[in-house]
Amino acid sequence: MSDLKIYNSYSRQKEVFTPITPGHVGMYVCGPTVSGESHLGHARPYITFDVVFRYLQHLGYKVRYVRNITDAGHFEEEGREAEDKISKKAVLEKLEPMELVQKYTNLFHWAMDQFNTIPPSIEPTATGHIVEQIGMIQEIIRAGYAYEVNGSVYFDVKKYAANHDYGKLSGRIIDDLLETTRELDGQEEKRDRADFALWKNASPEHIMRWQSPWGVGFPGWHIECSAMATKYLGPQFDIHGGGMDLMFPHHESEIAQSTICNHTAPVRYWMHNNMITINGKKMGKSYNNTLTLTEMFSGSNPLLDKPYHPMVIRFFILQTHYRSTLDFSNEALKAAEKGLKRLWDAYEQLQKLPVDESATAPTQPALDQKVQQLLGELDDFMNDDFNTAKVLANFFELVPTINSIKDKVIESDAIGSETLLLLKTTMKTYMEEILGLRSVTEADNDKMKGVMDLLMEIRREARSRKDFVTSDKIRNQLAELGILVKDEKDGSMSYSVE
RNA sequence: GGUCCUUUGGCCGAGUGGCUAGGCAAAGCUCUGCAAAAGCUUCUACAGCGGUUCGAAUCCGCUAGGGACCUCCA
Repeated sequence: MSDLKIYNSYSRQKEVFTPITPGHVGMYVCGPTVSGESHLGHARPYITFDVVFRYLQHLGYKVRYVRNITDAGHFEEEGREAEDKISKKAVLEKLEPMELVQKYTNLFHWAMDQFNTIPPSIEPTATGHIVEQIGMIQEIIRAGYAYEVNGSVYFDVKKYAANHDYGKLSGRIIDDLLETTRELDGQEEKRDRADFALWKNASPEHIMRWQSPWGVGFPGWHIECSAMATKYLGPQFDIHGGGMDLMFPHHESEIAQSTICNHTAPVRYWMHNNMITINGKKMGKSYNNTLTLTEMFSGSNPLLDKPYHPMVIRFFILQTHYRSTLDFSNEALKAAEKGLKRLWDAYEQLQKLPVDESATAPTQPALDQKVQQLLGELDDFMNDDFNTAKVLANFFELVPTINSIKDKVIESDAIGSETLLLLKTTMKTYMEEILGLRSVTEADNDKMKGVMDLLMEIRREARSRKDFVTSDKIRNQLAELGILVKDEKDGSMSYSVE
């Protein structure tokens, strides 16, 4: 089997993945800022890295997956009047800051559950790690790479850049940063405009504030990830993930802080997912073009033709490689919806197919071989920087074969029983365990099932009498309720609930 | 303005030197009481111009669109 290769944003090439500790992987992913509701764009990294998490485990690694909750406010816009994002919103909504944070954290968790993402191993909050952040800042000051001014602490980028590769991750040239012509207000505290805050003195209107060696204040944005990653994954860990838009300044700053504090480069493999766009433009709060996840699920936004099931969104995201931009459109979502239904229906039918216990030889060796080839390629696709799009393409190629066997268009022993078994198990592993897909339709309860079975039986009898008025009435009225009745080739009936 | 990325058939999207990815839509056929579903078939594209090469969607250059980051941002 091929080796797992990961595109490392830091080196800008695919590299064979080798964990620091054999058999174990430490992965950190930048989590949500819970000052507002998550939107479609936020869904991408969490679904992307959920699949990474799942696949690494599939490969046999024991993975510690850390994803933070940013619940401490930082600057709305650095340099301008300090506005703590969370405290500002709290005033508007007449809520306690932590009440607001709790509300959006709960909502986030609910949405992640809808997407069938596996919860991270550790989900640390920024507010719960103020002590660690202060400790890290102190260490950086001791090392001589940070300075205090009026109760705030800044990282000395120029000094760091003199003997470190600042800007490598984001492709930034330090001199350009230092010579930025753009005027920013309130930068006078910094020695240099490229410097960034590690700790910020809290003005009176800041509700979220903590005691520190430099007075009452709150941590800078970047330090929380460095502190929590170090605490739970060690000074150096394997994978750090997040959106591309975080490369600068967030991840670049993380590297600088951690490198000074821990005397080693913090991350082996940097992974960045691309953006979700809408009409070709990045979806983001500042663009005012976001679709929140609750809107996506309910369809309650003028941009949406209809509601979209969380699994449809998950599938939609996985149909594109994570490093490509993905453009939102109703057309694309509807196409994904239909595609997923076809794929999932075939998958469910496949699981119902009986497997001949005695190993049978394929009557169509070419088809048998084709199936084996399509299955054999899956791991290679995943190993090639998690190419879920290709994995799904192969499964779609298997759909006609599955349906043909089911409909007895081709004989059941066209492919050998061993191949059929392999198809069943591999598809189950991939669809459910690695890609994390699950049924879109509601699981019906026993009573509902009993009623449906009765209706199906009545309809079957009506049809056998050629009483099509009755059989059509049942089918049509169920259709109005969103239950689709299908007559199968063998005379049986099936139904699916939307 | 600086840095970087991108441009694939009606739409969405894989793909990095030779071998029609895949999905959705559309058309025809088969099956069917009628549907639906399913199956089969058809639709062979890579922004433009030049270059490298036996051969380019894939490498290089130029031109033209689009975008991201440079400030909070997934």
